[in-house]
Amino acid sequence: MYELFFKSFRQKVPLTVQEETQLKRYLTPKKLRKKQYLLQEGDVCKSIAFIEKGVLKAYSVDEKGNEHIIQFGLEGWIISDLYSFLTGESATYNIDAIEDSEVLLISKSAHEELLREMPAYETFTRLNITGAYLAMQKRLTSVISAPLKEQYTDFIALYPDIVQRVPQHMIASYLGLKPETLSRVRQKIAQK
Amino acid sequence: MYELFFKSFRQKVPLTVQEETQLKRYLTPKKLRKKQYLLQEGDVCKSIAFIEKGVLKAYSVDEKGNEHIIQFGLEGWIISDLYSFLTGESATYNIDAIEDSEVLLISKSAHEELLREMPAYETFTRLNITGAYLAMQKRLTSVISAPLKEQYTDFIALYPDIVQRVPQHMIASYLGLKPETLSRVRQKIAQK
DNA sequence: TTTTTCTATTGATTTTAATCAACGTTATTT
DNA sequence: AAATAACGTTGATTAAAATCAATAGAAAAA
Repeated sequence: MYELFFKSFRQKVPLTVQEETQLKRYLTPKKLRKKQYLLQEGDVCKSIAFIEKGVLKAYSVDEKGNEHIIQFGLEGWIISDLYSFLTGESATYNIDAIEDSEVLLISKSAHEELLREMPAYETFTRLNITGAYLAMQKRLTSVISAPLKEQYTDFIALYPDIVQRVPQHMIASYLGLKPETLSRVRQKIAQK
Repeated sequence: MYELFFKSFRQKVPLTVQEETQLKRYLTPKKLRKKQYLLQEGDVCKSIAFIEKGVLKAYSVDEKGNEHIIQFGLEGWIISDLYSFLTGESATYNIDAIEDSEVLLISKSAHEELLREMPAYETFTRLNITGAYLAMQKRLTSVISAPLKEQYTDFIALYPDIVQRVPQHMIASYLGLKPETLSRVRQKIAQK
C-alpha cells in the first residue's frame, strides 16, 4: 500500500529507516470506487493525495454544467486543490476517481508538522511542486501557441497511459475542446 | 538595489542579519535596456532573475514567427526558463525587457549552494514556486473554460498594473489570441 | 438477458476567431 | 523637425470550432 510513495520519495530525496517509519504515521490510506469524490467543489480541501493506484481527475464545472479537467492523476502523482488546501478557502475544483483507486492522504496538520520537522519532506515537497509547475507550463505553452492537432499529438506522446485508460471526451475536456471536435481532429490525423 | 528582494524574502521567511549578508554575496545585479534580452532561445538559462525594477516577458516564437507570451514579470517577481535552468538543456523561451529594468541574478551554483546551506532559502524557493504554480493553474483554468470576454476582464482585474504598462498586442499574445481579436473583445465589453 | 447509460462518430448549421489589408495615431529615431 | 517604426482599430473574407441533432456500438446495471 505504501510502496510507491516511498519509492517515489527516495527517487527524489534519501530517507533513513527512522524517517520512513515516522513518515508512515502521517499517511492515511483510502480506497475510492470509480466515480467516488475525493473532494467536492465548495468543501475545503483537507488533504493532499498521493496516488498509489488508479486514475483520478481534478476539474471545475461551469455555469452550463460543462466539466473542465485541469489535471489527471495516475499512480505516483499527487492530486489536490492546492489553493484550497493551503488557504483553507473552499475548493473550486472537484476531484473524483475515474477508476477504482487507492490514495495516501496527508492532512494539513501532518503536512505542516512534516515541513517543520523533517527537512527531507520539505525538499520532497519543493521538488514535487517544481515538477508540477514545469509540466503545467509546458501544457500552457501548448494551449496558447500550438494548433489543435499538435496539442493532441503532443498529449498522446507525453501521456500514452492516460490515453489508454481515460475516455476520449475527458481528454477533450482536458484540451479545452468539445468531444465532437476532438473526434474530428483525430479523424484528420488518421487520414495522414 | 536589493531592497525589494529582501523585503519579499522577509515576507515569506524570517532572515537574520548574517543570513542577509551571506545571501547578498550570491546576488548579481544587472541592468537591462528596453528590448534587451536576458535570455535567448537556444542558449542555456544560467540564472534565475529577481525583478527589482521594470517589466520583462518570457515568450516562445513559433514557426510563423509569432510570439507567445508565457509570463510577464514585474517588480518583486521572479523570471526564468526554469526547465533550462534546472536541467541545463537549451532554453525554449526568450526573455527580454519591456521597459528598462533592473534584476538580481542567482546563478545555478549559487542556487544549489544556497539550497544546501541555508534552509531559509529552500523555504523561500518552495514558497515562490508554489505561488507561481497556483497563479498558473488559475490562468490555465481560465484558458480552458472561460469565454474570451471573461478571460480578459479577469486578467485586467488581476493584473491592472500590467495592463497599464504593457502594449495591448502583448496582452493578446499572453491570452493566446490575435491583436485584432482582443481589440474587438474590448470594443464589445465597452459597449456594455 | 434486457434495459439503461455511456461513449464515439457524423452531418448540417451557427458562431467565433484568424487572416489579409488598409488606415490614422502615437512614439522613437535620426 | 522629419522620417520611421510601433501600435490600435476597422472592414471584408476565410477558416475553425461550437452547437444541435441523430445514430450506433460498448459497457454497466437491473
